[in-house]
Order: sequence, then C-alpha cells, then structure tokens
Amino acid sequence: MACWLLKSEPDAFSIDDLQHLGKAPWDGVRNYQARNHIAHMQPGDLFLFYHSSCSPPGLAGCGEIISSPYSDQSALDPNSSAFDPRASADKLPWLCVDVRWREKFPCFVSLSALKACSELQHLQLLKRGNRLSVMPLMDNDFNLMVKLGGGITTAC
DNA sequence: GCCAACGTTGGC
DNA sequence: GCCAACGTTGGC
Repeated sequence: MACWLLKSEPDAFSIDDLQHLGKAPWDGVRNYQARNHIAHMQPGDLFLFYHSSCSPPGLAGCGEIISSPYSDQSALDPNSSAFDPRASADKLPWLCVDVRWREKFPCFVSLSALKACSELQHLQLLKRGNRLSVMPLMDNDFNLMVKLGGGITTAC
C-alpha cells in the first residue's frame, strides 16, 4: 500500500463533492510527471485531498484509490475542460483512477500550518515553485498530516 | 539539442 | 490581479 497527495481546486471538485458522490474518477490530469505517478497507483492506496488555488489552500481530508490506472477518456471529450486535441482513441496518453471518500478532517490543515511543521519541511509540496498535482508520500508523512487534521485514517 | 516565447499553476 | 516558477512548444 502506498500513499499519495492529490490536488484539486475546490471550486471544480472538493472533498465535499467526493463525500456526496462517495466515489469518483480522478481524471483530467495533464502533466506527464503526475501521470507517471498515477501509473503506479493500486487499489487500497490512500491519498490526502489537497485544496489548491483557494483561500486558504491546504489539506481537507483523505480517501482511497479503488481502481487500477486506466485510460482517461475525458481527453477525447471536446466539451471537457480536460480535452486534449492531440489525443485519440488510438493514442491516449493520459491515465486516471477511481477514488473513494474516506474522511473530511475535523481540522482543515492549511498550507501555512504545513509550512510551520518542522517534520514536514522535506515534502515536495512545500518546495518552492512546486506545481505537481499528484505526488507520492511516505507513510509517516501521511500519518502525521492526518493527525494534524484530527483524522482517524492511518497508513500501515 | 538549444532556447525563446508562451501557457499554466498556484500562492499571495 | 500579480507574479514567480515551471512545463511545453516550435523554430533553428
């Protein structure tokens, strides 16, 4: 079992949206480094749900990966904001996974709170200029951040 | 392969 | 809205 951090703009898709739906495809990722991380996901993996480009940005909750990676068909949909004009059914380079809601943290963990945590300074998320929307986490870091949020999920 | 121009992300 | 940082594109 591995741990991940997934970013989403809450205006587009939030932890509450995932809670209401129960499960949803995590699609629309259009960055090769992020895609390569998705390729390594497995059912049973856990992830932290990060709200980006909002005020305040930070960790809102967590969930579980419930599918293997599969082709992201939203790249073929001209009405989708994730439409990729270069993609075709034959050449579909993008991947997505299905995810399930686990919990919304009792205490939202703001980016400033993460920056203030000395044990988390090595996180890719906190590196200057970081833009990656899918990144791997070590179990220890996942557990610590869940704890900061007052959550109950643990990676073993 | 280099690099300038451009587009996007995301915090502030 | 601004801007820094990064990724991608495309000419050469």
